[in-house]
Amino acid sequence: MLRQPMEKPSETEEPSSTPLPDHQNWIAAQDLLREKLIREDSFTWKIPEDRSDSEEGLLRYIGGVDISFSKDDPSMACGTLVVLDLRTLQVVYEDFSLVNIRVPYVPGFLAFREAPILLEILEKMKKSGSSFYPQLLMVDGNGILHPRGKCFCFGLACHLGVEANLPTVGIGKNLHHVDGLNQSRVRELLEAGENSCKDFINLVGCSGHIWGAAMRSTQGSIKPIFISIGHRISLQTALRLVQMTCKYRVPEPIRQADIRSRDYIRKLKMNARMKFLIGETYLSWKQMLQKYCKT
DNA sequence: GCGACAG
DNA sequence: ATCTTGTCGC
Repeated sequence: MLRQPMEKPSETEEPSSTPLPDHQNWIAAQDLLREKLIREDSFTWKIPEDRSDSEEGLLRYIGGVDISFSKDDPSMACGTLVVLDLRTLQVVYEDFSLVNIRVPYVPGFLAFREAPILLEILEKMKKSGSSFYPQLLMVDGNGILHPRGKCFCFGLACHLGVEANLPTVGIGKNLHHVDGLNQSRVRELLEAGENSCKDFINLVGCSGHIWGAAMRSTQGSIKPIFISIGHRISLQTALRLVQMTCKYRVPEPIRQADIRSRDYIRKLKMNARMKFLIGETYLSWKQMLQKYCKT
């Protein structure tokens, strides 16, 4: 049905010794999962009116997920899950998983690269019976703001939401161009809106569909973030929760996952360098022994 | 036809 | 996604 961009009809050389990702299967998988997507509020908790509210049945634990990569070895990835207490916006749980990711990044198919590892971390936490298990998940990547088809589509946040059966919100730090929406169009919308810093602009495409919203979270920042619904949540609720968790440009759950994930890789690298240095020293000592003690 | 394309 | 110093401002 859809012509695949990677497909080259006149492929004469290089008989694909490295099998390319099967987009046809990925598309089928997305379409299948998409049937289970719920685009309205579907949860038992309520949003607290103020931070000191301590009634039962309120939203309290918000998760954030992200993956960072090592530049030295781009297949080495650190999947990260953090959980924040909505009352304090402090991290109450964190977990990391170091894995080798072989699936390439293909625009539009981010979930097939990143979702498996994130689902695994979530599953591990769920099985552990932790009382901090998130009631909602913020995802570093888009939800229905996703470039396939004429109507809503199916980004990482949707994918994770359906597979983990959790309400999810997608947070993009860059715009994924879709339905005529691009940087300059968004600038127009933002400037036309005459907004204060924590207001949102609906991302209305050429077709008239609302794909999500753009927000300039900080007074000083020109660069907006892009919010779209993932699963079991309405855009209105999603935006409210983003407002409640934004200390800086990016909502705290995403920001903390981002920071801590990068930190994990950084420490790992430092560790490796230390070992390398010790190894070097050891070798040179060995050399010295050979050199000076042979006599 | 060419360019654009979340992380 | 990753690399990277200082710099400007509250």
